[in-house]
Amino acid sequence: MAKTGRTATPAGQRADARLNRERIVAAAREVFAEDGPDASLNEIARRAGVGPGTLYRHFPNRRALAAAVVVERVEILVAHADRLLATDVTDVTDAAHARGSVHAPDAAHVAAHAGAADPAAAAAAAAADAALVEWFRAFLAHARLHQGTAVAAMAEESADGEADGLGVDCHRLITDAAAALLARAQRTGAARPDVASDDLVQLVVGIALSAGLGGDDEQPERLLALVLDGVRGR
Amino acid sequence: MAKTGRTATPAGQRADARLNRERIVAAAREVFAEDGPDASLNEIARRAGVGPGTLYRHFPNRRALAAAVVVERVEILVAHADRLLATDVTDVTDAAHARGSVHAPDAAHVAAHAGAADPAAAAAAAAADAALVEWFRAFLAHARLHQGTAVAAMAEESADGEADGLGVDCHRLITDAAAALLARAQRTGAARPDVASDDLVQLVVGIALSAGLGGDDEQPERLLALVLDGVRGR
DNA sequence: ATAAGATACGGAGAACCTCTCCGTTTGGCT
DNA sequence: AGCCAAACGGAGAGGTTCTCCGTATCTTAT
Repeated sequence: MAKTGRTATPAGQRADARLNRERIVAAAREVFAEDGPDASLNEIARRAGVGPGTLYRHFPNRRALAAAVVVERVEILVAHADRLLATDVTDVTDAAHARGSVHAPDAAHVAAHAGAADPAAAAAAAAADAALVEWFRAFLAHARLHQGTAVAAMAEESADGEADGLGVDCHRLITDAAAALLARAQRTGAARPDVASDDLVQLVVGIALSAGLGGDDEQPERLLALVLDGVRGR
Repeated sequence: MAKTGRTATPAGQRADARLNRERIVAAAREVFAEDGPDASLNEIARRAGVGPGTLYRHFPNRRALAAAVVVERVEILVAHADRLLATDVTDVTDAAHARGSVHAPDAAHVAAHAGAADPAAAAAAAAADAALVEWFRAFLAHARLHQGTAVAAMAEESADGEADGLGVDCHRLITDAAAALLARAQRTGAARPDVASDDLVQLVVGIALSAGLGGDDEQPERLLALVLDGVRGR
């Protein structure tokens, strides 16, 4: 049991195949990091010590490979979201500060926007907001790390209705996590009720994609902060 | 005088060269529209009825060609911005409604955020806001039309410090236009003073880039509205 | 231990792309 | 008309994606 977890590596696989698969993904991780999203797949095969044919049998296209590279990181993000969601926001003492989120405004501020006089509700809103901010910062960091490769790959993946043979739809995992966090923030009044989680995800994806084009290193963080201000409402 | 305006087509050019240049740009416009940003330059040359060599002499790389394709549209955008800036916002009657911007909140609303009780100031803020919204909607539409090709090309262009031989730095033109509009909005209190115009442009670029990845057709508009809400302040 | 058969490997190669080089053509000037 | 700088176009080098198939290797059954 728990042979491979969710990270789908077809069960009845020959040992060498599994090994090669891992080698390829490892090489891809390196090469993508070095050469960016358009890195040569040949080069990846070369560095993995396999022929191009082998690479292409394991991963039918660039997207599938990119998805495989990030799938574990996506799972980390999902776990992160789960952890944040597990801390019940209604009986939290000061989770907001414990989490140490830089951008979260203080409870009073958030509460003011939520129109809540109740200090408990204010704390809940602040905690929900802090969690939302923390997670999206993590998501953005992840997306930037992979220079948009992964993000683009994931987005296209479910748009095309292909599962990339991975068995896991990364995009769905991400959007589900975001949806849960946003829904809670909305319930506590920390976020505008008319914001769609898919829109928020898409926006952060956009930030990540545009990050590679210019601007300073802190720009993406600023943009995210700006967007989240918008989400908090007027 | 005014032979070619700003659109740089070197003056002392042979007639056939100029003709070919135009043919290439026209073909590029078509092909980019059909096949997206990664369209084959060979195909463009073929469709323009010239050899690859000719294409590459006119445009040293894909970016230069993409820039040439959009340069006129960029100039339209700049003109649009100039027009919007020309209407003096302080003695405007109800330019906001005259422009018919869908997303602009009413004067009272904007004014409330600006903390202004003065109705004249409120009107000025509303007008400045409406202009900002209108222009960014136009910019987004432009960016989407070119499926991000142009946007990416432009952003890289000035990041690399290259002028692409066009003589016009499209990116600079755009950011300058945005800066002027935003500055006015900030002066009237319609926009947060701590938002940088480059950030705003980058964000819209991000929206355009991510627009191609999925989501519905109205999503980009929603995202822009969300961002602009953030810009208006808390 | 070994043989049989399914599985996976790898590299040759087809098709395509970007970009360069250079012999040839052609427009513009005198 | 004649000259020549300017411009053309296509062959081709070098790289990329992706496929095909003969060969090698793992696995299972005997």
